[in-house]
Amino acid sequence: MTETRTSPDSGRRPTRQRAAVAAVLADVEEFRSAQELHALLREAGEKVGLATVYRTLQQMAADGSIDMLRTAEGEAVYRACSTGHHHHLVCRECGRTVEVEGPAVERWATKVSEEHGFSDVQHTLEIFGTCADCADGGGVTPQVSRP
Amino acid sequence: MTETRTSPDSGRRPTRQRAAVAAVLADVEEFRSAQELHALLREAGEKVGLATVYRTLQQMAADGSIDMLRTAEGEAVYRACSTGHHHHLVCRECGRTVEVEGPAVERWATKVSEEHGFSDVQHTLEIFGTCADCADGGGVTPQVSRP
DNA sequence: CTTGAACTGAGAACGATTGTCAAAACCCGT
DNA sequence: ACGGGTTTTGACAATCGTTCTCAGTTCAAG
Repeated sequence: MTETRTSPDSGRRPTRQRAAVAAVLADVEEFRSAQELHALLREAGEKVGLATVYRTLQQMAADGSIDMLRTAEGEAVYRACSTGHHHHLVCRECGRTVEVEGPAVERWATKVSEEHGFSDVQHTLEIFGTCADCADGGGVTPQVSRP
Repeated sequence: MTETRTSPDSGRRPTRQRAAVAAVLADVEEFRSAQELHALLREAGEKVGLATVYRTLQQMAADGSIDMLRTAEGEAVYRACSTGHHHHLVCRECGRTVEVEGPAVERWATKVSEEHGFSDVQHTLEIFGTCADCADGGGVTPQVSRP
């Protein structure tokens, strides 16, 4: 990561590749890894380099235009989300994701941090579970490919 | 050095290497990566293979005898913690770590999960910030090496 | 059209983690 | 204490996600 942040959209140039990445993200509901997204782009006929996918996703995540989180295995996965601060409730079977908000949690985190003299705090909070469909039918409509 | 008999034989065999890993973990206050711990073992004169360190840490984390979390870069870091469910308030400058509990958060997570039909849920929650010392002195006594 | 900076892509490089497998350590019954 | 069966270890290779390199391409302004 270098530093060339002079103005909000300084030096960001709209390109075919970026549009393509944004497009797949708009089509997919669940969190996907850079490699999965790259494969999807390929399937869609869009030719984008893997490095470019990585770069673009990171930029978008940094800009806050998409959300990024890490799987239990440490892999980075991305998803187009609504704006604003929120957390995720993710089904570990099918990947279905629900955005949730918890003002109380935010307040709690801030309070705890202050009590211990911490400043400039941020937090990560994700909830993983099994959604109704997966718990019920034992796995209907697998939406995410996990080998 | 003779009172380290907390775990009730979890099907694991007590070996010199495991004791060594447990020992370093007991000495270190902050979260450390497997490689850092391996280096510390080396310095201490304990000869333990890197693969063994990885295996042991994973087993201990699975047993719940130590805590593991992932840095922003996705690297796994470990720390000897008090037992029971809790979260962490970590200084991103010096690595100082405070264990915190939030019954309200647990309840909230459970409630939200149920509302959306999710079962068998678990959650990850970590808070990162700058501790008083680091915010004040601008960085006193760096306890963790991060290039 | 010219020109320079931003962007891209193929592949190499990298770093954390895991797999391999023969040798060593350990436990238990004898 | 001894032997055998099992687990654990460790040096090293292999894997895998991610980043770097750098020459070629594209863009936007002059």
